[in-house]
Amino acid sequence: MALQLFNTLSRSLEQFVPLDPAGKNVGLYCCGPTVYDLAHIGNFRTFVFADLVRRHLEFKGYNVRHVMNVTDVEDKIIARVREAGTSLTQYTAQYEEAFFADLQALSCRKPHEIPHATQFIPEMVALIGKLVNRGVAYKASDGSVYFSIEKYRATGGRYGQLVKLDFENMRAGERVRSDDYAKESVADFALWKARVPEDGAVFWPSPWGEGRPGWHIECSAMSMKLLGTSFDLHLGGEDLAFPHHEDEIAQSEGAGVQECGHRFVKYWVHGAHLLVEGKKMSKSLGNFYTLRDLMTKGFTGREIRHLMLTAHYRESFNFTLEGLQGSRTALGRIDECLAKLRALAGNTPSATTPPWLARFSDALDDDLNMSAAWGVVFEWVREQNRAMAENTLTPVQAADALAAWNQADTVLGIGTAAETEAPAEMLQLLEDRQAARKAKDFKRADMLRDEIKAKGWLIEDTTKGPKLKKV
RNA sequence: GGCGGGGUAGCCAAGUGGUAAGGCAGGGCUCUGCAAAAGCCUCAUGCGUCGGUUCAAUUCCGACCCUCGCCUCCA
Repeated sequence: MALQLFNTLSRSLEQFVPLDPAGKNVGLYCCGPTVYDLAHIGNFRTFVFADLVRRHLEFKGYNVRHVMNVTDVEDKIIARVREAGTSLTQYTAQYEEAFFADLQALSCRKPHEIPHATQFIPEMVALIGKLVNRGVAYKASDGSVYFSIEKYRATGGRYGQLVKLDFENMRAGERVRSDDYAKESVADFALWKARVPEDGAVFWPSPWGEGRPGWHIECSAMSMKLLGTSFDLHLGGEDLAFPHHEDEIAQSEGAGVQECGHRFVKYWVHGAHLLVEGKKMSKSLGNFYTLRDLMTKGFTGREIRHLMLTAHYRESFNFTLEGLQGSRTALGRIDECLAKLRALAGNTPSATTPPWLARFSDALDDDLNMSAAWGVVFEWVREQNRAMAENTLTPVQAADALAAWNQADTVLGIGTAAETEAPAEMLQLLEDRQAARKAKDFKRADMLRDEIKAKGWLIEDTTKGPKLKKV
């Protein structure tokens, strides 16, 4: 089955066909983090979504080149650097490190390329130069360089591809930044921001004077440098569609990409936002979570990943602690089933692929319908459990089931819960309890059970004897 | 005001012109010395409201109500 994705450009589902004539290589760009603080779980929803797109493409056999930028120079960062009295790189390094650690905790595959804005200044300057030469960008009286939407449109450029906006009636509002006041038109956006005293040591040379790049030009310069002037997929949060992505298109196509008869990006796919307890995250509401906050509460990355992957990427998702608890229970069922399947399969090699894997893949092909995909997974879990309870599952079937799960998991990225070996002390207590039970000294047996529980282990009495499980 | 999403069981969430996947919670059962854990079973005559089309609508059409997001900080 062919993959269908919702392209924001056409606002409709489109069959995914790579630009690569061989149909093999796929270029994927996703706007990464601005490293001025710890990323919150809302940010991570987008990155988990991007990871899902990448994993499913790889599952389908595509050779994906995944690029995610790091915005390490930007207004907020500069303000924080000034407050902290530190250097730009020193300040951003800590948050970048935290970001990638969190990304790994969520089992997101690491992008193949992670370009930093500060390392692509020459490319950005070159791109801005191209735009100035083509007459669609101008240096204003404040020393900054702006992109002129009016001139871009006069050259045949189409501005407003992603979002239908009433540009004629756009007016300067309170949100127009003071450093943008020299623009010819309020809709114009900064490509190069002239150095101001508050920037401190954060500036680079350019033909238009010292300064720093605007946010939008970063992604245009880095994506085209690493993926070519025309590539397959550009992902990001829905809020980035305008102005960020719209401006990226204008800059990239305005610099001449469209002359080749190519579009900058073939498929724009946007992920919806995450709400917490039904509301937008905010510190004042007390519903603002970083990944670390949740891990401090005892939740794991795979539980959070599971929860984020239960909803469709284009629907806003309501994140709740109750839901996270539910993910823990749900994953526990998968873990139990897998453990039993492993015990049954032993070293038996798998022979055939069970049919449910195709249904799972079809669900993902349908615009990444994760709810349907999980439905397939859990129906499978129940079937396996039922068959094992009735002793009708053969070792070969169990091996087939496990092989199929491993395939599915290359997309899900859930893995298996790490089984902690019980320490000798616990095993001894368990043995003592068994002895007490055998002697019908249930008082002592229950006492030992409580002691084990107090030490963080749970006894599971099965027909095949007791097992210890870490709580 | 412009543009775009949503309203499906207690909660989360798929889906379909022919009578509602899955997960969590709840209930029952099995196992057990008892529990726990685990497993199985069960759990919406109804899909925001009112009309219309149709043999048949939650699914199509119209109106309305509610809700969320974006409209140059924002994943």
